[in-house]
Amino acid sequence: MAEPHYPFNEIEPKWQKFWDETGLFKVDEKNTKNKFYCLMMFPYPSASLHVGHGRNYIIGDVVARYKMMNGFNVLTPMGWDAFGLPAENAAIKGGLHPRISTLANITTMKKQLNRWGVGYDWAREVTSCLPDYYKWTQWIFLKLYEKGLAYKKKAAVNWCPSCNTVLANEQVISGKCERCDTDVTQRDLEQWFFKITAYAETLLKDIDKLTNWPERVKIMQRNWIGKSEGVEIDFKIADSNKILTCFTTRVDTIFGATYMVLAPEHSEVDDLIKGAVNEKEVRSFIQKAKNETMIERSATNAEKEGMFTGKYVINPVNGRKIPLWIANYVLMEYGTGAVMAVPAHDQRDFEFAKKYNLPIEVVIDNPKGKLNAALMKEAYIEDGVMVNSSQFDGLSNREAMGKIADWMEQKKIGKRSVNYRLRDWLISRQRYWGAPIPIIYCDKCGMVPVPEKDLPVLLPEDAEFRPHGESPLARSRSFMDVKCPKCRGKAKREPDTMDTFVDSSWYYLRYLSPKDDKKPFDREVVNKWLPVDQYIGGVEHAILHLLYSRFITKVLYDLKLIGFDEPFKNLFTQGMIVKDGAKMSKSKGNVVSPDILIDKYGSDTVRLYTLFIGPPEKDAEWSDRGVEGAYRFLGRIWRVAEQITNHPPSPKASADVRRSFNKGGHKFQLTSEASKKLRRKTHQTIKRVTEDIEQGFHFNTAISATMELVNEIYDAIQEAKEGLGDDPTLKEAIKTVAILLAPFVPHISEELWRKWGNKESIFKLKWPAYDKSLIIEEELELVIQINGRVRSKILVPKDSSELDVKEKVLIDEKIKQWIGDKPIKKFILVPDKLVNIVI
RNA sequence: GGGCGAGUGGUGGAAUGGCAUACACGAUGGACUUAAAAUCCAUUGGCCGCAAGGUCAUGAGGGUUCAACUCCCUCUUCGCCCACCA
Repeated sequence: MAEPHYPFNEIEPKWQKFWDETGLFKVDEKNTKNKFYCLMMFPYPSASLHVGHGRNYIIGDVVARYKMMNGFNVLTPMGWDAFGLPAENAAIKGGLHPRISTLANITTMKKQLNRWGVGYDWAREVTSCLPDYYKWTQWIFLKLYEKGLAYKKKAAVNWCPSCNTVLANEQVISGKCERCDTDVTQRDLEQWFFKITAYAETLLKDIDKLTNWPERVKIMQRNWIGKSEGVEIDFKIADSNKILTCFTTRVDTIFGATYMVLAPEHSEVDDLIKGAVNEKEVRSFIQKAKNETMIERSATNAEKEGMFTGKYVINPVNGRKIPLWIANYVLMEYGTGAVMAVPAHDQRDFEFAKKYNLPIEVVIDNPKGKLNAALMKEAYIEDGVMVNSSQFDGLSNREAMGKIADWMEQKKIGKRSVNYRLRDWLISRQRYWGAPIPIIYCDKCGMVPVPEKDLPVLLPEDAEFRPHGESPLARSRSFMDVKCPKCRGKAKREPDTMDTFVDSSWYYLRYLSPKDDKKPFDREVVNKWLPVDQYIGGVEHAILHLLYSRFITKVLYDLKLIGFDEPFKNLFTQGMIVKDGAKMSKSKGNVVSPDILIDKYGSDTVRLYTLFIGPPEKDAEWSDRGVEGAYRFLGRIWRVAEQITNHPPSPKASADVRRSFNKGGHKFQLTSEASKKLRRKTHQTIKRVTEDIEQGFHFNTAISATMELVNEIYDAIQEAKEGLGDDPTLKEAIKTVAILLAPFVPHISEELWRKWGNKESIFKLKWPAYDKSLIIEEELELVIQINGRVRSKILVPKDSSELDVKEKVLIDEKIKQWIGDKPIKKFILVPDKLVNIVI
């Protein structure tokens, strides 16, 4: 290898040690003046980090260091989302105990983070798989239980036959297991749920409070909660007293309801079909529909299938008798599990009606041309004019919606209602590597929560964690057999563990008092430090983790345990780094390891390239070539700094630097013109970098702005005469470069800063302000366009009047030629920028 | 099917109504060197032209405007998220 551009391998470990020893990132939680809580999503401790992971921590580190330099008291902690499937799966395959492999991974990752130069207040480290943490996860469970927000019910759950475990709806991706891609089936099991639906409205409404969240994350959360407003309508079953209620968002189409459909699981179905002529067929149809796996039922082009029950219901608005069907496309979990079908104005109903030859009736006409039900090829779902709807005929359907709802409420045949797509959060996992649910079952006393003083419920060491379709904990007698806390009689523990999303939904509170063994967090301290000022993480957590954290925060707020109801004030979601067009993964063999790159180029280079690769919120393609470019840039800074600042170059400096120093040619004197120009560029760069960081983390353009400044320093030196001493303008420029880049490339900046004779860390420095008077250009280049095309350019003094400009423009040779003798129709001046002449 | 985002040189990208292609990578040439590497300097969107210069280009087509990568409409390709939600 060629001689290094600069001795990164010496300076980087030195400064990492220095920051650690001087406690640069240590925070006293009692000092909340100018506090800034900078939080990165804590990682799952997998084998090792790649450069894609690095982006998150590097961005966070830049924010932390930048805020530090702006006088903030920055809290930047790190921890480990350490429970979870991969470690357990590895253990099942015959590897180490999950605790051992997880803790080993944590050690490795910590080293990697340190090598990246990413700083944390490590005294606050939390690890969710250790009892001193999960004790409090269990405590939070108990709080929800006391409030009636944690409950158990038998539920059809998603079951992964391969992982042998239950999956949350969120972990089922188009009918397949999120982790192993196996088709998901259904099972009925007793499961623990958190009643997140009780907070659906608040979670939705308060999205508006999250002003500094990416719009798309907010949209995803809104869609996930999925509020829809409509009307619940009662349909009487013909020749019976029974009533079936359905939910619709399109009450304006009620007069066009020509049949009704129930979900196969609907509770009334059994009764309804009893004794029907085709009872047998209907029963077998229902059985088939129930057996359909998630994938069959949710496939895009799933065939809509149904069967007539033999029964009829009465449409309450017009007394019409309409047939009652059962169909696989109606979901029991949403609304009431019963749907009024309006084939003319709903595409699914339309397809179903065509297939089974059910009547189609138009009740909303297309203003652009009359609809004919017999000729329609698809449902008309647009707005239009009400027809065949008795007293509502002639109204626009939008208007009719409200009027029909009013009328139905008045007549007591329907009432306004709201539905959410959000389901309760299923937290039970039949797994070993998670926090045990702190519940005891006693034959006498029933379900008994573990008393707070008995927490934590420890994971047993003797569990055999191979899945058998029940929790591995169920096979540990030492764990299961327990005395009832109430009657001291024989009792059994709950063998299930909690979803790891529970662990990660409150960790940001624990960082403020990570060692406290009396309580999960300190109310007073937490209220001062939270909400988090800047949260940074991957967009893949846009829905689940962020929604669950918001939910838990709101519950704790309602319990008066904390004084704020949203955990994260500002959110930044960084894009993924891909290689060869694909997400980095071991199986694809496209993982770029930071360790090799840091050995070769140093961590400042890896950091700089990671930040320069593109806008941080967007996905980016990794290029090893680009890394070299970043490396060269740092070398350029190092060399020019050695030349300008008149310090003996290091023995490793390039040959020409050493030679020039020995010849005494390292001193430069700028002409006053050049000096003025460079000072202007220096201050313009301060402005640009500051604004780029402040206004949306545009690190890539902040770096290119500094590159421009460095290029200009090189230009200035080229033109400079050898002089008597250091040129103050050159010194100011190179110092500015070091300071502006300090958050991005902290080691080299710190080293240069020290070399220039400063005793304190560069991060104790105040972020520079630019001098407004210096960035003004007195003379500007004005672009002259003819009919919108650039034809010439002239120099004019700043703030020239239109008259002065016009005079100058019209005597310009090129412009004279272009205009010729054609009359000028318009003369547009954008002050200090451009002129457009229309001829 | 719905929602969101994107499409700019050989490549990553910059410009959010005002000089399209900043900055970087790559490439080419030069200086230095016995040589190479490194470094420094120069050139680098296409086409026409010796040149001055002209002309065409921001996925395609249309519109608004003195002026459009930027705003509006239609279409198209790709990515992500959701998806039989009544």
